[in-house]
Amino acid sequence: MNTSQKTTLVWLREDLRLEDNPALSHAASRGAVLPIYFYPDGMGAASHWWLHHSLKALQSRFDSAGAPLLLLDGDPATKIPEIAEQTGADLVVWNRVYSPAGIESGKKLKQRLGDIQVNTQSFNANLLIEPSKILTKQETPFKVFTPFWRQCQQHIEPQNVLPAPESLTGATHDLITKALDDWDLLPSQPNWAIGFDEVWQPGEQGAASRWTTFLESTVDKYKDGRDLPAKQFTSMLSPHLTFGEISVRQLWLEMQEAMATGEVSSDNGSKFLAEIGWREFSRYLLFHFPSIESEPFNDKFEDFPWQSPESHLTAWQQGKTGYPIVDAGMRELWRTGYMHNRVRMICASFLTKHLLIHWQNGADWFWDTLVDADLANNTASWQWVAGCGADAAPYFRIFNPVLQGEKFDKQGDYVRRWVPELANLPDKYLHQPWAAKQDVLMDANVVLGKDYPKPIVDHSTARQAALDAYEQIKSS
DNA sequence: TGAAATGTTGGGGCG
DNA sequence: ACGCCCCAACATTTC
Repeated sequence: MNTSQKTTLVWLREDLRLEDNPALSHAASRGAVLPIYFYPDGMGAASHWWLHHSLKALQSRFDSAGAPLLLLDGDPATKIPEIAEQTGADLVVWNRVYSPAGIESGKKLKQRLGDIQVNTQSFNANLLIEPSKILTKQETPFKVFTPFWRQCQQHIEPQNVLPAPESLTGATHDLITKALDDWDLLPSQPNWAIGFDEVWQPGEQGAASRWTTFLESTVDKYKDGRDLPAKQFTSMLSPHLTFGEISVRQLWLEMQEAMATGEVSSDNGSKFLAEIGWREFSRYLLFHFPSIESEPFNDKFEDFPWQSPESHLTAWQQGKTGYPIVDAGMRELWRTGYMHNRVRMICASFLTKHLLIHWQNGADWFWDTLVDADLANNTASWQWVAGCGADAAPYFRIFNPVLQGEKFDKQGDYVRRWVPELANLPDKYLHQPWAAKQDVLMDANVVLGKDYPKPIVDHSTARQAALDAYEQIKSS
């Protein structure tokens, strides 16, 4: 043990970065540092893939900075106090996590460490503003996005981005790290993540490079382009944000700066920041209304007549609903761990409104398959689409998958990419192959029901059934 | 961060 | 020349 300076334990969770990491920077300023990461419970399979690569990148950053990362199994609230005693650490620091489980584990650890007279200090690293700091004039939590976001923007304190510590002093200890490979985070048989590598580079470096590309070029077309799934005008930052590989405060400050200098138009820049705002709003809602993880925000929906035909759920998951834009989205998700935002709304609307399947089933599937799976975003967004969430889409807003396809994938590039069996259909029928005459289908080499499914439900029938179902709970 | 149904208007065909 | 009807095209309302 190094007695010449203080040792600080840094407990990492959703902040897998060295840049703008307040807990880490504070620890580094005091002396020796021991960064620790615990195996997370309840993560989905796609997230596991991401986590593996993200941790690998993080290990290498910590190694070269001089303070190797310690990977451990078990309960942090039990293990960290033991490690503090073994290493003689007098302080444990972490960045706050605002989910119910995150709050609980922080609270528990703080108490245990208090019992043995070890100090703790926690920081905000992952939000522009903490949920407890924003309330309406009536001192109640906001339930509508726009006023929330207006208020939020007024209260974000100007901050600087903390640079990554150039070098760290590693704490001396004889603890043995778990080998990353032993966590078996990667899929093996079958390896369904083959397509992930083509799209993603987990870790701080990958995050920084996405951000640079976005800020320097793509953001110029963000306002209108972000709705076109065939193009790549979105930032693609979501998984990096989920794992905390880039700081949302950095995004805020640099985008503000770019708008101030005129490099980025305020139309495009504000639109992007508003999406960051929705991320804040989701966390805010989950903080103030933790029950939304399993219960509808709008309690009228407790009696909603959800259906549960297993075959429909399976068809949706596998991208075999017979509606090309929906199937394209579900297949993109399966192959890349990601789905374009516009298409997420269409697919989610289809599941909850056309198939009348509970949003929780959709949320579960997304949780397992998305690399950017995030409890707050996933919960709040599914409830939003289903109509039972805060500031939700009105119940009668039912997407027509044909019109949505024709509007946002006019040339059909997106559908042709992910549903190649329809690639030879003319644009006119690409989003509704069932409407094509027999000879058109033959020319395109498509036999409906064989090469590509017939629609599993009829749009206008399903629409009416959804309206009827909503009618039942409207007055209750 | 919709879509469908219904209402209104105005140009042109036609008796 | 005139009025009637048809129906896009657009606007409004309803779900």
